[in-house]
Amino acid sequence: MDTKGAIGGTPGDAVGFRPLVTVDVVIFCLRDDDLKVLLACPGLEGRAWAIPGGPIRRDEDLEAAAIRTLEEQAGLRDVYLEQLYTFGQPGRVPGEPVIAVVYLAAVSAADVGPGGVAAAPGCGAETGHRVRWWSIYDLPPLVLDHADILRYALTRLRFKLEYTAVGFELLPPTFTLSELQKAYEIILGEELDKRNFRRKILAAGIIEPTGGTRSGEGRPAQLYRYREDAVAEVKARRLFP
Amino acid sequence: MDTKGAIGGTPGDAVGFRPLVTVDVVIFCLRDDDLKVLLACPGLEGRAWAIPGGPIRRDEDLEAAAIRTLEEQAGLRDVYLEQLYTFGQPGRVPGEPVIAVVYLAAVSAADVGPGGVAAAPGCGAETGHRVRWWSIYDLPPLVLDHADILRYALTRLRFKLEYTAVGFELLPPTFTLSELQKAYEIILGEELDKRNFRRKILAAGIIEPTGGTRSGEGRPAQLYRYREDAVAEVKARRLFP
DNA sequence: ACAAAAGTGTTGAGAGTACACCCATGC
DNA sequence: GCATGGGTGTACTCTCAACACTTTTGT
Repeated sequence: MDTKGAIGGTPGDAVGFRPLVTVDVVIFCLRDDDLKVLLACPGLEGRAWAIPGGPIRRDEDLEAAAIRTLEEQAGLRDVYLEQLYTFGQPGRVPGEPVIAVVYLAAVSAADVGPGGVAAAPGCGAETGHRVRWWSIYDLPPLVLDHADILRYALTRLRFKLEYTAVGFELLPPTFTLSELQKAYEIILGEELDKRNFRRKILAAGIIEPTGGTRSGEGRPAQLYRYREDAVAEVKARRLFP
Repeated sequence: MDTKGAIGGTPGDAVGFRPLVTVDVVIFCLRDDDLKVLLACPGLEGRAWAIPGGPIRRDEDLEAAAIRTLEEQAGLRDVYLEQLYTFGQPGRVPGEPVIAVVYLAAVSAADVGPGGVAAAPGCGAETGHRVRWWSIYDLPPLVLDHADILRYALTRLRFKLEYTAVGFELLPPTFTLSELQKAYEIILGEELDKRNFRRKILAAGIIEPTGGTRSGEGRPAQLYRYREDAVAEVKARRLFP
């Protein structure tokens, strides 16, 4: 028992085991009427895919490592990012223990090139990584415990969708109410009533009309934008009074 | 750029920086009509106090490390435990980077000895650690970024109190409705209406009368217990329909 | 009998939910 | 003119919040 002096993790006297720590980033995006995650194929372990990420570097913030992963492996920057969970079961990686600090990112399809991942220095083929968007509802075989991690990430995304404004991170800067509703339906996996949806979202005051319209097939739709100044988090319903 | 082969944190080829990783546990308890946290005085850095914890060991699950901390430093076992957040700013500890995986624990005053921490092997004076309960609303000087961590832990506890059953973890196995209401008031920091509270909590069906009563000053009160089989988490209020 | 805490109902307001038709445009 | 998606209102139910007095016990 060498807990002596170890309280609080002060550095001088604590000489603990030093594990490998990776930061992995689950990147969500709405494309083709589907919720997608970006996965990388490491070319190892058969044909299994993996959540993008890698070991942290010395003197690198965890969040900085996530931002670096987004840029290097996906060519993305300035995206919504939050810490999801830290996985550290000793058996999650065969061989030595690896601790994975997992982040959740949400990007708009507008920030991603039409072919898939945005063309950016260091992304895709340049570093020998193949990355590709997969439907969260139809995933390939995954490395290690990454299937569990994705399941948890989806649960969290759905949950936060209901009381925060994460949803807007997955949409382009301007959007129609139908597009917004569609996004919610895809993520939540259920249909919503059009009139109630519009009434409630307008009453919440978190979006405003841009004044523009978008023409498609049928009547042109009003465009809206997310109001950055709006209060993005709403009080949860109390189980108790 | 050595991201090659590092995706997903596979062990063989990834040779990253190995930081020191600690697991720290914020332990909440309701005592003396106040919400308390257990803090340890490392006897270093002047008179600053610290959240109990320490470096993880090889082949030790993160949660196992938290459970070990609870037992060794607080003499507690079988308590409510959840992962709170992982802190990894390089500057949070002077000297080398230390990553802190922080857990939140909630214990009933009944599980703690009347004097303070339960008498258990390895706790308290035996290991040279002084530990003591402090009011979360009136904290001593704290080591490193531990004040931030505690602030975040309180926010999370309050938030979860509203849509999960964490509250019961802070109460003894049986309790009166007045005690339950008092607990909520202390944690949320606001007064609640007695009739509305009782109606709602009984309607939720998550507690049941034990049949016993408790006599004090005035009319004896019905005792209730938490129903383990009850659905403990309730759907959050949707911002959107 | 009185102090002290336990227990108990009603009402008005606001939010949630279910539901069907007309409107503006492109072809 | 018709196909296509955009846009709108109402009635019912349920939940929430505000509010004060009676009951049971110990002293």
